Amino acid sequence: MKAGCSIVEKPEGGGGYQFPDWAYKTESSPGSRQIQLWHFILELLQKEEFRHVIAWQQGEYGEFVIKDPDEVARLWGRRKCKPQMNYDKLSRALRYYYNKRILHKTKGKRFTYKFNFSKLVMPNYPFINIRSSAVVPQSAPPVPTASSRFHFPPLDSHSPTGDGPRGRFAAGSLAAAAQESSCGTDRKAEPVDLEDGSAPEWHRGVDVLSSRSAIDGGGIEHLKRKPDIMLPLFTRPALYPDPHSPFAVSPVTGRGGVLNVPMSPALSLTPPVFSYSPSPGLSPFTSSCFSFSPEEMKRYLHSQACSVFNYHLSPRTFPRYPGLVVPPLQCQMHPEEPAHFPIKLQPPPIGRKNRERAESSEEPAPTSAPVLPRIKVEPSSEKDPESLGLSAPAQEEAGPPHERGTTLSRTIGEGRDTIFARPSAPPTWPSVPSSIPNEEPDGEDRSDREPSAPEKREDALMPPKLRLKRRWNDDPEARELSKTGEFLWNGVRPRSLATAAADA
DNA sequence: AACGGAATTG
DNA sequence: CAATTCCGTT
Repeated sequence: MKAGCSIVEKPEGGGGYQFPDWAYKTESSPGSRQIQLWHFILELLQKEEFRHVIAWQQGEYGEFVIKDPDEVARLWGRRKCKPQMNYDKLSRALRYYYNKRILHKTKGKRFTYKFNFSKLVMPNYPFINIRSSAVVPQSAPPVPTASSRFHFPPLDSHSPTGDGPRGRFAAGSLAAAAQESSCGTDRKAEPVDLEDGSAPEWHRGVDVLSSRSAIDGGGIEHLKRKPDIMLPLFTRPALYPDPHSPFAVSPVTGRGGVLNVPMSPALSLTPPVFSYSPSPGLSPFTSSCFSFSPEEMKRYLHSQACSVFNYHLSPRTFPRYPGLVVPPLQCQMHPEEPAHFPIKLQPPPIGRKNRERAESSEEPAPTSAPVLPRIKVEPSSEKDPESLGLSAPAQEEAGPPHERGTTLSRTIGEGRDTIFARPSAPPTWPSVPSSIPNEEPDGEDRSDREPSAPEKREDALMPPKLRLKRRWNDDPEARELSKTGEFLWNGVRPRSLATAAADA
């Protein structure tokens, strides 16, 4: 019966999209392997049709909720021709992503996971590129605010959100991927139209991205505009607002970008990540570019770092940018807000038991408007890249409870507050020459930073595996010694954050 | 529900 | 290599 399980072919019918061949490779893998779960998830997430099955969780970018585990499993099983698939198995697969740093679990929220944008985004942008000027129809410029900052080359002015040629590229590969493969008999009459309509996240991400950049970084200096660095920009109309996409985050290109920023060696990019990269021969970046000042870059990096910290992502997911120095991070909230639990957006380690208690009240009332205001509200404005910037606030289902909206609007409206920096904290980053020789290798970061924790020794004794685990789950400080490789991002080590946070 | 080891699979 | 399958544990 496997025989009958063929993966749908190219969307040929649609009318010759012109993507590069590699784009057709069943989207995922390098060698046109099989579709990967995370990709599949993304596909589902991008389709409104599946909103009721799985959807981005508002409040956290990249975070999604599987509203109907069984259904998702079913879909996945169908796709993989694994009728026996179920959530238990699927979730096992998801769990494997933890170590790969593709995903992590949002603790305390049922069926909620979060993409590690660093892992996915970065490397994926390059992929977006469309062969040279075949530029995707860039409809509406990302976000008004952004316009001031970035130069969007005159793209086609296709009707945006509409139906337009949805992107010569868009539908293609991903669509195919999402398409239910006709699994022999099985094939139910599923709508499964992952294929039309929206463009994949990555496409959309870009503009959002740009807008974000404009917002968080650019806003401020705004006048300076010194195109020091050129980054490729892949445009794509934001077909529909999906502010939670994890792909709307990075202005930086993975590898090979114009910027030439290598990923951290420690960051072993697993195959899936590269799956999108065009074949070696194809030089992706040719189309549009936007200017990018070092300051912005720094901000971006900073925010990324914050994110890593805040969400307990592995620092290793954070790429290194040789020429850039990430200023001492202060991802903390305002210094004046000490007592607060340090940033975790995720609910603190609520005891499982307690949690259950808590949940009991909302239990079987899932799909509709379940979880949400659960997210810890951040006191400050910092929020990190994820939560801001993106486009509209996805109010669709339930209004975002907290001030997120506030932050947003304010930001957008004024376009000057730095989102990541708390009000008072002056731009920590002085005038770092953007091309510093890269600081101390391992010693503590700048002397000024934390006094280092006492307990770290203990960690050293911990088996690597455990350390890793800890790093992810609870103890931010644990990361310290867990340098399995090198951790510092340009001298800024995760621990600095943690520590800073800790004693703050 | 969530985790993760272990063996297995294509 | 990325799951899939099974399963004991938390």
